Amino acid sequence: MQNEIAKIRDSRLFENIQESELSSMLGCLGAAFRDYQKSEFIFLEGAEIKQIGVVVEGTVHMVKEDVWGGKAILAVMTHGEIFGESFVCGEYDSSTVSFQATTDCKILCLSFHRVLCVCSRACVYHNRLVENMVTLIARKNVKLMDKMEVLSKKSIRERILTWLSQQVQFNGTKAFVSPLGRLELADYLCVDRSALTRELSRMKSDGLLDYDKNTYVLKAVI
Amino acid sequence: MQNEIAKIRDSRLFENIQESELSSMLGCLGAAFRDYQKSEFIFLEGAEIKQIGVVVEGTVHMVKEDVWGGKAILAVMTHGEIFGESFVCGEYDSSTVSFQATTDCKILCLSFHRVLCVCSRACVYHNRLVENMVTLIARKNVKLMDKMEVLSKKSIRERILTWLSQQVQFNGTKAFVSPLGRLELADYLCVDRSALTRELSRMKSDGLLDYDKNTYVLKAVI
DNA sequence: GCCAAAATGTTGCCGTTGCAACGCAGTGGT
DNA sequence: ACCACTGCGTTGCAACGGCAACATTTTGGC
Repeated sequence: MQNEIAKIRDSRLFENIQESELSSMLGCLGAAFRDYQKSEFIFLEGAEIKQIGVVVEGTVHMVKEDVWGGKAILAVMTHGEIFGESFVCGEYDSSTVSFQATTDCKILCLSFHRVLCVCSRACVYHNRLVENMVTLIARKNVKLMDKMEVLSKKSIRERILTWLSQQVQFNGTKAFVSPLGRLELADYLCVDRSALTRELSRMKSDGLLDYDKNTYVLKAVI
Repeated sequence: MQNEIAKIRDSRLFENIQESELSSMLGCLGAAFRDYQKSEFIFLEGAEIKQIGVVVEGTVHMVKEDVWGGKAILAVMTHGEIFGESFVCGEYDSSTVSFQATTDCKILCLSFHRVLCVCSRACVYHNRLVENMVTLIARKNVKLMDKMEVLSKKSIRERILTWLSQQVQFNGTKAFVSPLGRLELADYLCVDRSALTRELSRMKSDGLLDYDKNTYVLKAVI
């Protein structure tokens, strides 16, 4: 337990909360650590979500699948990020998306009802927790807007360039390692995988970028 | 002033707050009513956002424009909905999108700092306000996910059908009046306007839907 | 009611991209 | 070491859709 707490104390959700308080707080919040294997679904579309998840280890994808097998990756959550909160906070009956572990994962599950409502013991840090939650939900909002900017582009090339410049900005370097493989990147950009590969090699020969496996270097100036 | 208050008392933001409290509360929040004309920008991309807006009258679009004149409508906000909150709550320096009045609008502007931080007078209803805010931000999250589902479709026909079924679900009838004109709908679906018209008439002749001006009737079963 | 402007419908062209099919390389299990 | 499986690159083909250009309708101001 102490080991796991050490892994989440720097999450934005627990910012400005003393590590010494965390342990008792987690009990108050009905917290549980759960392990998921690669490809396993954590929450399924249509299911009632009563808990929010905090990614302790691994990577979780917010995905939307249609009846014809089409799959779209809406967002990628890694260490310290939360998921599922929008459906609980928005007071929805069920989730309209699925959350899937794309690597082996360790997830901290919190009863959201206890996060939002002030508990009987009235933890000193409860207000701080709610504030952090608001910040995180707002940031996920902006994250979704960024994703939307990518999808608003009409050509694959523009989508790649938009995604690249976002990654460059996020990482602070023109060269970065993508957290997504080709297939996953295609699902994220919502384009065909082979068309993505084709366009990437075209862009490389046009001198716009360089790449090898999942390492990309943006050469063009946006 | 009383007239305007009557128009916002049923907004989700002020749910469970007595109308009698509203007036003093607005003073506490540094509230101001502002009028905007059609096509006017309320917040511009890149600008620092310190206030959140509540739509009292009219329609506001969250838009993203690129340097080549491309325009995407990310979300549509009408009576009672809020905007700008994500950037303030997420503690961002500036907005990455613009907010534009697409009809003549009356907007209630609130100093967000005062919404989130408990004021010195410690309004009884402050906590309720924060809770409502959390719910609204979460719902906008889901709204963006819905929009993303539309954009994740690869063909115009699928995008139209997805949008239609969302509207049908939202309105509760198979026939509804779109809040968006053709040009706006094209910007919302991120497709070419003429291609949209073309596909709509194809779908009509295929018996999937019926439409006249901005009234649509979904005939296909999704 | 008139006119300019904006919104919408229509059409041809052709580039981009989805799709299917195949080969190759890397990985993990036995 | 062998094999199945998964991920990735490549290519041909067809068609979907972006773009431009123009016609038509609707809107708003006077």
